[in-house]
Amino acid sequence: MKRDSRLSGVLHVLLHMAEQGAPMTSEQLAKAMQTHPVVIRRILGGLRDAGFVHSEKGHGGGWTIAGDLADITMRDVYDAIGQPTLMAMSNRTEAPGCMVEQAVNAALDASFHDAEALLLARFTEVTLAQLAADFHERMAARSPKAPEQHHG
Amino acid sequence: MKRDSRLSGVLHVLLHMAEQGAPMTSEQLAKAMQTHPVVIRRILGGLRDAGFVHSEKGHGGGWTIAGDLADITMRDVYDAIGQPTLMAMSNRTEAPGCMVEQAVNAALDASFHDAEALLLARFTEVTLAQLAADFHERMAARSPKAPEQHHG
DNA sequence: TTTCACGCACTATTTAACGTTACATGAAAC
DNA sequence: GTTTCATGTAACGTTAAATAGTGCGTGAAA
Repeated sequence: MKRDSRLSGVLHVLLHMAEQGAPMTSEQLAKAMQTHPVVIRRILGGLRDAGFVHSEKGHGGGWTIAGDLADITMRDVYDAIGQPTLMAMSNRTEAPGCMVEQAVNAALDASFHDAEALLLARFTEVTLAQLAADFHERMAARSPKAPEQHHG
Repeated sequence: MKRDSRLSGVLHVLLHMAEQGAPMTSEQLAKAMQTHPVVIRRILGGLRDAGFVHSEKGHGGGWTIAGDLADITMRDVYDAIGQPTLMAMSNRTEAPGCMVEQAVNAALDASFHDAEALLLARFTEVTLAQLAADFHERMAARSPKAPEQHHG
């Protein structure tokens, strides 16, 4: 299948929303992400259900961040979009009768489990506030005079 | 995309070859793996080029393990099949102009890099000899009287 | 010379993410 | 109240990557 870029995409969108301050429509967000507004709604739907963002219909509507950026970790966002598969590899058969394959599965599963645990732990360590701070540093380093043009 | 099960499959096949002692045809191996002989040849081709297995044409031909099981790690096998992608997720854009996305990518890349390094380290720790030993333990635990029927 | 088994190029199928269309719903502007 | 804006969601189309399958060539043993 295609590689999954939902987490990357939704984090990007969330930071743009945070920078904006005012509600952003899914059409605006889709333009920044070079995708379709429906895709934005679909992904942000999970975050809305989890309480991280708020959506409003009609004139002046759109999406806003619901809470404090320091209270949302990348792990929270990962969970909110449905905990997509992390590892690209899997066992050929999950519950094999063949004991050779059982031995292989056991070894692979142990490795995958450790790697997934580490990855999720790293996700938990990073808040949206930290990502926003990193972004501001990059802006300051590049063009101290025009802080508003963050989307090139 | 589909999940990648080549590593799982090839390890399974290698252990069956080791148990057999005599050359096994890709048709026999395909039967044990419930797949197509061409798939077996394709995957084992990489291992042949890396020197881990040997193939012979004609009557009495087939595949044999070339060296000592204790000298082949899961990492070696992973490399021999072409180092397939480990992580199911990727960045939406690799070299974005948008600095928000650069900040997101940096955070995600760091996490993915750590997780991949751990996974490869785990692979390096496990030899085919260890997998074979684990298999024999499972066989002994299940049916001490019929050690030859390892494929159920 | 027939049979067996690998080698390889090429095509088809499958799977899950991603893209798109269509229409319903609700809120603000007029 | 009607129009316009924007989300909500179902249904369908598209695409990328692994896997499956076909066909033909090659070399070795019977």
